[in-house]
This record gives sequence, structure tokens and C-alpha cells, in this order.
Amino acid sequence: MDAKQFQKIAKALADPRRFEILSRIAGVKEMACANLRCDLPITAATLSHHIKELENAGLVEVRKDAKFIHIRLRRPVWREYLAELKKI
Amino acid sequence: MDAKQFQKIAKALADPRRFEILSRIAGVKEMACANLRCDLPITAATLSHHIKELENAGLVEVRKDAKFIHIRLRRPVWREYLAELKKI
DNA sequence: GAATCAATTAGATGGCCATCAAAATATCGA
DNA sequence: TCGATATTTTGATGGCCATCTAATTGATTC
Repeated sequence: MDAKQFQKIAKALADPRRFEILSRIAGVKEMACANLRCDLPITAATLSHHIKELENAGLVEVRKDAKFIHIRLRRPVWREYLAELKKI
Repeated sequence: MDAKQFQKIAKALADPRRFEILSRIAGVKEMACANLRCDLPITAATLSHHIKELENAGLVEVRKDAKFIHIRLRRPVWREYLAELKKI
């Protein structure tokens, strides 16, 4: 993992909403975007923004299924990030 | 570790300068503040600000020795943070 | 006591970003 | 085709924050 991605991930995790999203999708194979919105007190526009940030950091991947999108944690990237932190 | 501190740490890590500081003091028992400034392209005021943020997040502790201050990583907190991330 | 060095504080500034509302795009069902 | 639902995009706004300069505090040395 290069420094740039590491930095992006750190920034992505700094927002509580994004961490919440990560926590939720981590427990399942994948999760519908609309499903996420039920619990989070944010508009669809804001959620869309956060998902893009997570995707841009390489932390999640998105699958489009007709009207819906499904988000999935990229576990190898997550593990790599943890390993990077543990180096300290 | 409560959610508040977890959040503070995540935010503290999001700034590259602060992560750099952490990386450096992690390798030694403690490090003089003036020593840190040698390598970082920031003013003393900014460094002071960052150190306070790290302290506020509970990540470091500071020892004052006459004119100088010495910074030390609080390893148990760091370990706790990693453990928290690993829960995901 | 004056000069010097380390660090902090105060105050200002510029940029980034989470958020929203509104409009647009896309897909489905009737 | 029309309306409904899901998501994205656009544009705007307000707040937070990294950074600086300048002034201040505290400690040392001469």
C-alpha cells in the first residue's frame, strides 16, 4: 500500500459516518445502499458522497444491481491498512 | 476505549504531519520536541498545536524538562485503538 | 538584568469538506 | 408512456482546522 492510499484511508476513517458505514458492511457479505440509509441520519446525497470517498480510498467496492447498489468491504485492503498501522 | 476517544484518535491520525510525529516517537522511548522540528517543515506554533491534538486524543504524553518537552507514545492506548479497529 | 532559546498562545486566514436542497439520471411497474 | 423509487450530480453554505505571524511565557546563561 502506497503512502497516498494510506493517507486516503486515514482520512476516510476520520469521519464518524463513514466509519459507521464500514462497521455495518463489515459484518455481512454486502449491503444495499438503501439499507444503510435506514439507520443513518443523512440524506441520500450525503450518503452517496461518503460511499464515493470510501470507494476512492479503496476500502469498498460497489456492485450495481438495477436500481440498487450494493457495497462490500475490500477485506484485503483493510487488512493491509491494519498491518501498516501495526508497523509503528 | 469509549467512542469519543476512538473518534479523536481517528481524527488525529488523519493528518499526515501528526502521523509522522507518531511514527517517529514510536521508535524511541521518548523524543524532544525540538528534535521533531528538525525534520518537519512546520513552524513551532503548528507543531505545538499538533502535539496538543495528539495529547488530547490520549495518544501521547508529555514530560517537561526545563526548557524542553519530551513526547512519548502511550502504547497501551495505541494497542487499544488497533484492537478496536480489528473488531470490524 | 539583558539576551537567547524553547515552547505556547492569540488572532487571522485560506482551504477543505460534510451537509443539504434541488435537479438530473436511471430503472422499474402499471 | 407515466409515475415511483434509487442514486447521482450540482451548486451553495457553514463550520472546522492546518497554518502562519507576532506576541508572550518560562528557563538559561552571561
